[in-house]
Amino acid sequence: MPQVAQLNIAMLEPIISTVDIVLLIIQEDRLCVTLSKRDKEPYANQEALPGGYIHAQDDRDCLDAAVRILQQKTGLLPPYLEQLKTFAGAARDPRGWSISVVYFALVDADLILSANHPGLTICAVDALRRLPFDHNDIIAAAVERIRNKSQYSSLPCYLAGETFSLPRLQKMYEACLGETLNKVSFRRKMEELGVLETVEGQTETAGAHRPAQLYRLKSEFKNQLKLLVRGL
Amino acid sequence: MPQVAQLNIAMLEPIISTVDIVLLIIQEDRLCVTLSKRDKEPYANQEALPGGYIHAQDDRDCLDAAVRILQQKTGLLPPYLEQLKTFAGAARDPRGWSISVVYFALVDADLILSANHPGLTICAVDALRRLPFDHNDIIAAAVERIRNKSQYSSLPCYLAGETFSLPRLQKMYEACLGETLNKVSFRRKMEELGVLETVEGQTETAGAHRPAQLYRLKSEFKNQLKLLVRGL
DNA sequence: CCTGTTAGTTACATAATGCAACTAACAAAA
DNA sequence: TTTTGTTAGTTGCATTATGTAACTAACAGG
Repeated sequence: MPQVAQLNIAMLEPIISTVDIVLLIIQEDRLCVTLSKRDKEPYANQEALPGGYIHAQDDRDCLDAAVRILQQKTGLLPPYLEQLKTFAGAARDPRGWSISVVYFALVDADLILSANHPGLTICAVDALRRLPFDHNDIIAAAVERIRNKSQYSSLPCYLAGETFSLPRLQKMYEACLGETLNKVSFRRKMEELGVLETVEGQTETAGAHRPAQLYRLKSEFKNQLKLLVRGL
Repeated sequence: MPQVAQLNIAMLEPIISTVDIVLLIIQEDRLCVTLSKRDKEPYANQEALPGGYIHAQDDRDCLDAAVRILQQKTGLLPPYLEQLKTFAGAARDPRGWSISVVYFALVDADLILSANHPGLTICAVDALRRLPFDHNDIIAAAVERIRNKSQYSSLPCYLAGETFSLPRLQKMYEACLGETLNKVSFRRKMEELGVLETVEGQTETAGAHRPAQLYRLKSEFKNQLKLLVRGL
């Protein structure tokens, strides 16, 4: 019976099954990652990606586990959550052979700051110190993914909050892509994407100058990326 | 000690850890997947994606496991192998909570046919019957991935073999994308990609007409995708 | 040496993109 | 009240990218 064979393998050398989350935000025009202080060994009290074991009893799948862990470690459910990649192997965890299914999440920075969950720190992705496990590699993969997707999708909209001006959204795109964009081209592309609607009568006054029109995601795109035929 | 806690969880309900592979080829201008007859329960003797348990003792990581399983089930090591996505949960496998880290691989169809490994069948991805586990979903995800990547990368080159003509390569792209392409635009894009070099003096004669120049991947791109700034 | 067929190129029309300069709307200073 | 500085948002045009049709090239076979 193969079931028995599998149980034997599992008992001889169980594979550690976890979920980690790269929660990204934009702060001061820079792409930042949210780190959580570990409460257990290994690497207790060090900052690392929020993560935890898969609970086969409670979690129906990995997304369930990711949502549960995010709630636990950050107190919020980000508007965007997607599977990034799985990191696995014998060398990445001192406890033994491990699998980490990694998700990446985007959220408005203000939501994290106002939730003020204990044990969290924000760090710019291009100024990270050495992190436990292979978390530096994981973050690098997340940054690469967000760069690619920002080129041809509405992804960075999830970093801008409920309502936002086009200049603010452009800053989000620029922080994701790591380069400045042409204002006219950017606005044309947002028009082409067609995921935004104006918040009528609402403007953002941010100094001694013309106020900016506020926009929000159309409800049909709250849970769905839109792709461009040709990138930005 | 958290190590003990994890061992307890693993023994109470061990999570089944496997690797599956979506091996794609082009046959008769159609995108096809390679299926392997299962030799064990569950679903013994049914066709399914080639896959197997992770061997924590032998495999250093999941890529190792994918290569080992591919060698076992198909007898070859494809020129392109990339992690696709992880499928996990309580419902996908009758044995219990399972994780399958899925890779997708591309290879020239002739290599599979000439290897003639036992137990393999080729099936067009748009004419699949109901497969075991969630393998239909997995293949759908692989097709979506190859479609996306073919739009702006050299990915389909790995389907064309060692040397190939541009008309043949265009067929590969068209099969991946599911649409016909403009000849002039396609050749311009291949020029822009810059991953090909002519095989001097070598042409492909395929009937009563002008023979086609043969090309191959430049050696520096044998193991590395090249991306276009703007897609095809 | 004509014919049919596919390979590969050229010239040009059309569409997408980038840039510079413009107007609009505000606060604060004069 | 007017002026000034600053950012929001638009317009027109030059440049670049893309798609199309029509061309030439090179072969096999009759």
